[in-house]
Amino acid sequence: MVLSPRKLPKQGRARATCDAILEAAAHIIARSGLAAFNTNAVAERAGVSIGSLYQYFPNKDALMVALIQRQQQGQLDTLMAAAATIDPAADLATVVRALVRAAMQHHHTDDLLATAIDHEEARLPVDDLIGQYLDQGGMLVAALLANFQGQIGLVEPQVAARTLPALVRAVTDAWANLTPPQLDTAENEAVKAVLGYLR
Amino acid sequence: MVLSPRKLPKQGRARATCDAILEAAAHIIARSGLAAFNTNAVAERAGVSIGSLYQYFPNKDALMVALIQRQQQGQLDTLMAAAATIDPAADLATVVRALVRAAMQHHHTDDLLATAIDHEEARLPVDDLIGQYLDQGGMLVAALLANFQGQIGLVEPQVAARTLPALVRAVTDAWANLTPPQLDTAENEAVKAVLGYLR
DNA sequence: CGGCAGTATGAATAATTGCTCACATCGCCT
DNA sequence: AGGCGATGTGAGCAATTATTCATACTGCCG
Repeated sequence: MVLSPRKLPKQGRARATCDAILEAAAHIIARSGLAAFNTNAVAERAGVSIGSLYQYFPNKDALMVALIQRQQQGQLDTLMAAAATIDPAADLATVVRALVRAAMQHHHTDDLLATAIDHEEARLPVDDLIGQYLDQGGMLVAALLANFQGQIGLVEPQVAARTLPALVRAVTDAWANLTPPQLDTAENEAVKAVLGYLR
Repeated sequence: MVLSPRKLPKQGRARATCDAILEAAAHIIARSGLAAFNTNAVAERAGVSIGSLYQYFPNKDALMVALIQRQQQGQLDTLMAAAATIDPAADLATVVRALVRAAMQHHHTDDLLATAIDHEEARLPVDDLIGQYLDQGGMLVAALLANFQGQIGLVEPQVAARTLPALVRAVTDAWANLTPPQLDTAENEAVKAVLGYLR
């Protein structure tokens, strides 16, 4: 099955349509889960006709793949933004905290979307996509941690890129799902977990 | 919507039917993901008629809830079995390794099923169910770690029960999804992460 | 055996859903 | 202006799917 976009938008209008469709898809999954994710609902919420959706995405899975890609790009952007604000003289704990905060931002807000993407990533043939994403994220993290080689064990960039966000999410969920949610503690515990893992 | 079982099986035959249905549901999701999970397919794979399925489960979501319950029970059973084989004189690392191995057993084998359950747990009103499960698992883990109070930080049993499996899965996935999968390393890394978090 | 609750069946139905297509509109280019 | 590719439309089809129901079989108990 073809999973690449059917055609690329050439005019600004078309790009807006594509964005609206992806935005709608993300919103529906985040709000109501994979069970409510269907192409008609996405088109309606996006305010475009179902035909327009199929102008750009050859089928539902292709839309999902595009959504995965969009989410990955969002995570990379957040990560880069966080990295840009880090004081070059900061110590390891401070750097890790900044990374944890960036990761939490994307994971905790939309639990349903995050778990949905996990599941779809396992089902769809998107290994290449994930590999690229992990390479980029890994390089970024590796660059940030390069100053602390004495304090941390050997960690492959790709593995770090895969493990650290998962680690953060694991700990975050544990504390954020309590009643009431304890987000500050979540961050502290996630930092603890990452530092514990790195050393 | 009613999510509790419609009726309880009273004869052995009926219990076998229920089991076959749940087993089939688990198999389909583990093999083909949530997208392929539908009641007709489950009934067919279970070797029973669709009517029989609806004798015991009032709707699809109720079947999913029962599946979640079954999976939780399986995890508790595995955990208890692992706990039973632990040498009372073992050190912390050994105990953790045994727990990690137990957790890996359930998570890694069926990635699709595990991620599907994560997602459905976030969508369905099963907080009570999860609470019960975490209480039981937490008590078990807390009991196992009670001997090491000097070596570990304070960890609430409920939080430990939620964090530790997630931690294990996070690290496991990072290594097991490589090509080729490095399951031994996965176990070692997971142990490292858990110990890092606990201390 | 007779009877009754428990269990199993599967065709049928109503609703949903992925997707197509014939057509309309838009906007850039000459 | 006008023409042509790019974009947008939405009714509707074919397939899938959740669920029901009238009917039939099974096994326990007196």
